[in-house]
Amino acid sequence: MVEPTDMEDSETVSLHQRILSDIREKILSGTWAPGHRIPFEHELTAEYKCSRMTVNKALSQLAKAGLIERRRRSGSFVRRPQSQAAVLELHDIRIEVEALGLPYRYERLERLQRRSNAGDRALLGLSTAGSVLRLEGLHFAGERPFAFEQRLINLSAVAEAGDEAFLEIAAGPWLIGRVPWSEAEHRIRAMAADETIADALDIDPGAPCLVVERRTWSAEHPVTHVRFIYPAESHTLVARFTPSQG
Amino acid sequence: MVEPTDMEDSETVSLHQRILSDIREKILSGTWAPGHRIPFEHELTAEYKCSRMTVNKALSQLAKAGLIERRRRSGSFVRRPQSQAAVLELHDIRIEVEALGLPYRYERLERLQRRSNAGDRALLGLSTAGSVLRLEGLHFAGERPFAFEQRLINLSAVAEAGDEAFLEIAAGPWLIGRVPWSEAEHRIRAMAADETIADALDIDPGAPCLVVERRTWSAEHPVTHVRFIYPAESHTLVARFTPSQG
DNA sequence: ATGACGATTATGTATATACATATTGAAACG
DNA sequence: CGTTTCAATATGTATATACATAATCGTCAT
Repeated sequence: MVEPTDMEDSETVSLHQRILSDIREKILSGTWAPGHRIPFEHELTAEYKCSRMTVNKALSQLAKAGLIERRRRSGSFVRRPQSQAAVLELHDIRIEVEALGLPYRYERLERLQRRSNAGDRALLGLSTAGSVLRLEGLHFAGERPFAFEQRLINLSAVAEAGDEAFLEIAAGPWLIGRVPWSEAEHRIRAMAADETIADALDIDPGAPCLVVERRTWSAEHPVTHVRFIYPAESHTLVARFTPSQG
Repeated sequence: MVEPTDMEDSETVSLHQRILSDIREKILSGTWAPGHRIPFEHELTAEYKCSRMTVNKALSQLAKAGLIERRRRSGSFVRRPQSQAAVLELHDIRIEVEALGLPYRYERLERLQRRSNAGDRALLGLSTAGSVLRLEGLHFAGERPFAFEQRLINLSAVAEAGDEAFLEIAAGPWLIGRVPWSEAEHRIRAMAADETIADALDIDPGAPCLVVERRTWSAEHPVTHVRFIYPAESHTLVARFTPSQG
């Protein structure tokens, strides 16, 4: 991982970008501490010899990113770091496994189409009955089970799923590409493996597992609920917090 | 929680905002599916009866948010949903406990100032030796232990921490407000409680725990490494993914 | 056919300008 | 002395304009 060294004459960046990263740098380095008033737009206009619009765009962006706060008549101020929020990347399991240099394989354990029961509706957040598809499967990294997946698909939202076997392809990648932009909620917790899980993952009952549950909506409609269960040793989630690039 | 009902005549939003949310809505609802070419700037200019700059600002923002992709000469296209990223809110533990309606209390178990050893340097990501402060403490929710905290503070970066006892205030809230904007990396995993942890949290050895580790840098300098250990039942992390508001 | 080239087109960036709006500080007033 | 009023000021939003840049398409010569 070699970063491109700052070329002295790399003048390919726009002025807007330069103003933005200059100020960002001053804030992150602590040169301008929280509460500090950063120069007025007209001062930056003079400093960078550009129009106010250009400066304004940069500052608005920093404000949207939460690094500064802008107050009419008073100026712009460095905000104090607030509630730590981190961005959690949740890749497809295939990607994760292949990143480990291991061959990936998916194997379906169970497939069941049924009218939704109360439990299904609770998991999906559905208020009315309808058909659901219940899937269980295993993701392998090489010969070892990597994650156990329990999924519920709302067939009212994705009818075509009813025609798929999901024998060797997991529903996750299948759903992406078929369902438009969606919202999701994740819940992450630790859990002791019960009989079913221990059996599937080939670990001892009671062994600690990491559980990631995801509920997905598209255009306000519940699409799927999925639970990934990882043996504790096999998986660590990584989240980064970098004061937004704007 | 009552949301303000959409007032018919709420014309307080800027045109820029209206264009932005109009298009966003069309994408999220699936009206404009991934791959669809959205109207050219000059078409939107006509539709909204505004200048190209205004339209351009809105589209640029959607592009930055990752919802659309812009190609010169070709137009702007709805992107297909990519790697699921979710925003994980990591609140102060006091906040979490109080949200449960329980009284919060912190209790220090150990405080140790020493010259960094190899293990310390590995955890903090330090290359040179120096003083570190090692802390262990318990966060209580009511009478029950809620989380066990193991922390390492780089005293070269935050010298004042050496003068603090951290008897009844955790180092986390103390550090915020003293350290400017920072970067952080989180690792989340499941773990079986060892003797020390089981003892501190008053749970059985081997019981599953959720572990959140955070490394923090400020202006490239390692500041602190902290490990929060939660009994599996007491804690669930929640992360949301909403296609960026731009 | 094939490849080179130039015109066309949509976006990218920047400017100068205008007026709206919120807030502050000072002057005017009771 | 406290309150009201008003002008000054920094930001917020929008316009019209200009030129740069990248990609595409059609034309033309080979």
